[in-house]
Formats: sequence, C-alpha cells, structure tokens
Amino acid sequence: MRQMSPGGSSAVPRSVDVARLAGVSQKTVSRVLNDEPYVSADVRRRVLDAAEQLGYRLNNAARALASGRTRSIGVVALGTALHGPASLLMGIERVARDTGYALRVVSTVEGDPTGVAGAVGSLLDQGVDGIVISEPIDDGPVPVKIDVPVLVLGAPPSFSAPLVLSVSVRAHDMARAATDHLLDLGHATVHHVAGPQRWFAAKDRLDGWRSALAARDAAEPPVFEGDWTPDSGYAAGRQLARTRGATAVFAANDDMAIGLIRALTETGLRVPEDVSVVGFDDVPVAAYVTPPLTTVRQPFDAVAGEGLSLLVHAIEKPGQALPATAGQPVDLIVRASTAPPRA
Amino acid sequence: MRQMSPGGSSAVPRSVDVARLAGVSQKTVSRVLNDEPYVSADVRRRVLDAAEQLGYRLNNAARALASGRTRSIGVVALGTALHGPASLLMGIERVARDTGYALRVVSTVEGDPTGVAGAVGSLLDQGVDGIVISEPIDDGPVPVKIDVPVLVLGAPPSFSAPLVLSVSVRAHDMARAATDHLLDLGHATVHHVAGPQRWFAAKDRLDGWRSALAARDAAEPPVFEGDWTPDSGYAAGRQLARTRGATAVFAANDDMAIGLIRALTETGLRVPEDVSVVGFDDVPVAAYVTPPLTTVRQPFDAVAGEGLSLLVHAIEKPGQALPATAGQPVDLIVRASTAPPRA
DNA sequence: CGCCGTCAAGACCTCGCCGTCAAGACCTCG
DNA sequence: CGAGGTCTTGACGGCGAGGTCTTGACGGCG
Repeated sequence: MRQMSPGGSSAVPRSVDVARLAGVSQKTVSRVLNDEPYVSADVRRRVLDAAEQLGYRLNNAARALASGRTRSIGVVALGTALHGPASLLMGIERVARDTGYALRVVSTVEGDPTGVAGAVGSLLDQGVDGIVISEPIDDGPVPVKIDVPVLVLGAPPSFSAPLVLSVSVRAHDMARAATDHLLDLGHATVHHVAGPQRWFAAKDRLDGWRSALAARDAAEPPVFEGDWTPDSGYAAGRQLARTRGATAVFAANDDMAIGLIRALTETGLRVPEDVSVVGFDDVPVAAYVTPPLTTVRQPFDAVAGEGLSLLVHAIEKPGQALPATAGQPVDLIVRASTAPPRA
Repeated sequence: MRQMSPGGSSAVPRSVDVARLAGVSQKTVSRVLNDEPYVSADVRRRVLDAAEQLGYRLNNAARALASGRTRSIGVVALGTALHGPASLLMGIERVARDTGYALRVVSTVEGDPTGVAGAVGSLLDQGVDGIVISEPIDDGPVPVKIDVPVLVLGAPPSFSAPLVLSVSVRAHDMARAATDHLLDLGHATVHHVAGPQRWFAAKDRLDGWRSALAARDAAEPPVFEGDWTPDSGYAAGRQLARTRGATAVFAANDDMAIGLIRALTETGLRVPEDVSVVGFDDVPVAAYVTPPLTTVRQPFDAVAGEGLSLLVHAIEKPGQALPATAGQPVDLIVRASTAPPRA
C-alpha cells in the first residue's frame, strides 16, 4: 500500500503530513481545503504552501466515506455515438464540471436484460450524489430503490426515488411542428419514418406526428419503424418510393432522413419537388447534404444545462423549492428539402 | 447522515448488519462479497441471503479507502459530440463495464488553459486505477505526476507516469492510403483540408498526406485548415473552387468532406467528375450523401477494446509483460466520390 | 497418540478524512 | 474590570470496509 519511489522516502502525502509541515492540526488542513470559515489568513497561507510543496491531493475515497457525499453525479447514457445522446452527454459533462461535480458514466446496452435498472444499480454501488438518466429506452419499470435525486431527460420510466426531476425535450411539440410545416405547405398528409419504439424519444416523435395529423383530419399512413441509422432510412425510402402518392415524409432523425433522401433520389424521385422531407436533430451536416435538410434543432446543451442545474440544486439544498426553468423553444429550421406539393 | 425513512427504522444497511443477520463476523461478509477463499458453502449461502434480504450494497468509498483501489478508470475525453471521439468513448465504456471497471469522465475544453493537465489532475483527485487519454489535443507537456498506468489513444503528449501505454490509431497510414488512392487514380496531386492542428489526430493525417505526396514527388499544394465542422469544409471548398487545376481533395474527416462537396457542387464543379473527394472516419451517413463518400473507416471499437484490455492488464498485473496486440487494419472504403481525373 | 499443516472464521487494527465538541484567545460593552 | 460573545484551533471519535494475525477444528501421518 505504502508507495515508495525506489530512490527513498517519498510516500504519497496525507493531510497529516501537510499539517505537520504547516505546523497546524490535521483538522485545520481540512478546514482550509474545504473553505470552511474560521481560519486566519496566515494559517491558510501556510497550509496551502505546505500542500503545494508536498504535492498533496485530497483523498476522495476517505472524504466520501467521512462526509457521506461524493460530489459526483452518475449518468445513465445510451451506449451509442449518435449525435443526440452524445451531445447530451457532453453537455452534461460540461455543466457538471462547472458546478464542481465529477461524472460517472454507465451506459445501457441494447439487449441488456438488466437495462436501466442495472445501470442505476451500478451507479448506486459506486456512490453518487445524483443520477441523470439520459433519454432512456423503455424496459419497463425500474425495480431499484434509489436514494438520491434523479433527473430524467426526456420521458421517464417509473421508479422510486426521493425526488424525480425531469426536463422535457419537447420532442412531441417539435415533431408536431415538423409535421405542421409539411401540412402547411399543402401536403395532404405526411408519412413518418419512426425511430425504434422502445426509445421514449422515438415514441414522443411518433405521437407528435400523429397528433398533428389528427388535428387536421389528415389520413394517417402506415409508419416505417427504423433504427436511427441511415441504412434504415434508406430501406424506408425504397419502400416509400413504391407507395403511390407519398409527397411528404417526416423522419425521426436526420440520419434516417439522409438515407431516405438517397433512396428516393436513386429511384428517380426528386426532393423536394416530388417528395418533401423533414429530419430531426439538426446534425452538423444537415445544412450541407443535398438538398440541405429542413429539420428541427434540438437544444441539447440547453436541456443538459437546465436539467443539471435543477439536479445540483436538489442535491445541495434538499427540500427547498426548485427554481423555475425557462423551457426550451421549438426551433424548426427550414432549408431546401421541403416545398409545396406539385399542383 | 444516518438515513431514516419517515416510517421508522430503516437505515441503509452496512456489512455489519448483514453479518449480524447471517450470524457471522463482518470480516466473513467481506470474504464472501470479495470471493475470497476459505469460506464454507453454507456460510457463503447464508451471507448472500442476508445481503439480499437487507438490500445491502457495498460502500465503495469505504472499500476504496481500505483497499487503495477504486476499480474505476478515468477518461479524458474531448468535449465534443463528434463521431470519432464519441465512438471512442462509448467503446471504452463498453469494455470497461465488461471488465468490471467503472468510468469517470472528464473532458478537456477547447480553450481551457489547464487542458489535459487539469483534466488528469481532476481524475487523480477523484481516485482512479488507470487513465485513458482519448486522442488528445496538444497543449504542450503535461506537468502532472501521475501514479497510475496511462493509456493514450492516438499520439501521446509527454508526461510522467509509471507506465504509459499507447494504442496507435494509425491515422498516418490511413491518411496515406487515402492520398495514395487518389494518386493511383491518376491525379497529379491531392489537396488537403486539414483538421485543427492542435489535435494530434489532425497532425497525423496531415503528415500521412504529406508523406504520400512526397513518395511520388507530387507537388504539395497549400493546406486548408478547418475545424472538423462541415462549415469549415464548405469554406475550404469555396476557396478551392477558385483554385485552378485542383482535381483531388483529401479531407481530414467526413463532415468537412461533406461541406466541401456542397461548396464544390454549388460552384458548378461535379464530384467526382471534376474533383474527387476522400473523407475520413466513415460516419454512418457517409454512404448516403451525394455522392456516396469514399472514406477511411476508423476501427474505434477495436482501438478502444485493445487499448483497454492493455490498461486493465497493467492495472491488475503490474510489472508483467503486456500481451501482444493485433494492430488495426487500414480500411479504405471506395464509394462514388472518387474517380480518375478527366483526360 | 501427538505433531503439524490446511481450512474456516473471528478480533482488532487501519485506511485518510470530516464532524463534534471543547478550549483558549481576543473583543465588546456595561 | 469582568461577563459574555465571536474567532481560531485542536483532540477525539467515527465513517464502513479490507488486512493481518490468531484461534480452533479437523485430518493425515509417522
């Protein structure tokens, strides 16, 4: 355990070493390092100098054990590099770092029987002060008793925790806006290439699309269920090309929209002249594909930021009322993949 | 600190509670839970039952304090949702989970003065058994003394640690293969849209391109330095379109290639008839843009897997020889964005 | 039948920090 | 000038696990 360099006597320094060097008690070192009050400027200086001189680092395990807090937040991520989930994760990381929390990441894997419950369990094992569940997949109720606040980004599965916060990404409204846009252009109805329905995010978009159609009494064509990949969008496109009279499609993400457009173009259909396409996410390349994609921008950073500040508030001031949140705007970005149907 | 439910006396159970219920000592509980030898089957059974009944979870902070190990690995990620970094991160997470390690993630931010050093420092503060630095940005030497094994994916900055492992992503060879492909098609030379040169990954690709040109005595045109975004690729494309005689371009990632192609097409140049373009990464949409992109596939999962198994080996069997690693193949994927120059 | 090695389990200490309480120094003010 | 605050600091006892040593029980064997 004791770590020695071959040269001689350099163990990893402990706070008591710092104390000795500074000529104070260990407790005072602790005070200085935790910014507790009641330390004279002089002592503080001496302690900091001594710590620096020894290259002292606080031992987090000991600190966590003694204080019961870890200053870390666990994230249940989706094990994918898809733009949405990855953006959310990075947004969360940034805010966590800014607020002084470390991040522990576990991802759920497609097909893992334990799913979200297993991921949450492993976070609880590690010890976290709060948990973020990012746009989860539905594997039914989560049978884990959680004893820290939980933030869910997107639609929540049901579980028991002292406090469940949730920031809506408003996928429903966004999907509806996308669909409305196509209907407004004069299309009789709008087809939908959905995401995998085990994802709440995919379900929300489907629902939004459905309610937009219902509000105008538009016929609801059959849904193609893809898996977020351009490949699945392509497959949907091949199928759609054989469907007579489809003039507008809303894809549940940009990748599928891009695959879809390729399939349509390959079969001789022009976008947007013959078929209009709307995507979802506004991935970076969306503006540069052919044709530039009309899509809905997801405010990942804003969602992560807002959610995390709620969570941190819940962790640090338990019981207090939560600050109001702004809510995210729906941001439809119209580019060149949509147009009125040909007369 | 003691946590009570309003109803009554349900504190979070400790190992000593399990011990009492099972009628053994706390140490025996520890033995069972750590799979130590010298426990009879009967006792093991009783302990496990008691633990389950109480819903007992090992306290990781206490365990880490007592054992000096955290069973966690720290990752220095790039704070971006770009396909490459995000894929690497997810690959790392998957392997870490499979090998029983938890993940702590810190990201470096563009423009953070402390850079990699700061990120590594915060991981050391948290306590990790090993560190992965994923495709770092060059902020000069890292002045932190690290006392755990380090794995660097991509080119390493210099720092001091007991053991520095490194898995090459062979970006140099890949870039060279991409450039060679264009030269093989008969192009007199190849232009390059580079990534930001603070990234080692971008530098490697530039070097690979450069060495391919040098090997054939091809003239080296000026380099456009982008920032990985399609926007910067687009800007490079506008500029390139004004350059007479450019017939082949190698872009340092697919996003820039896509922006580039759009700029070329908008100015009336056809891809690949007038200009051939090769990307890098093989992002999911690469096969579906117009034209489908010739690109180099990066084996992110394989790199993450190979690297992490090395790191885990170094953590668990310090001093022992490392297992040999396979090395990753260079995988050029030829699609429709490249063709011989017009005669 | 006694010696010794292996197995099984427990007592007791340790890990490095934080929380609580107590005590001394110093100030304020009647 | 002394009572009662406020500031500063330290002694001490955990936090909840793992490590080490010890103690018995048991069994093989000369």
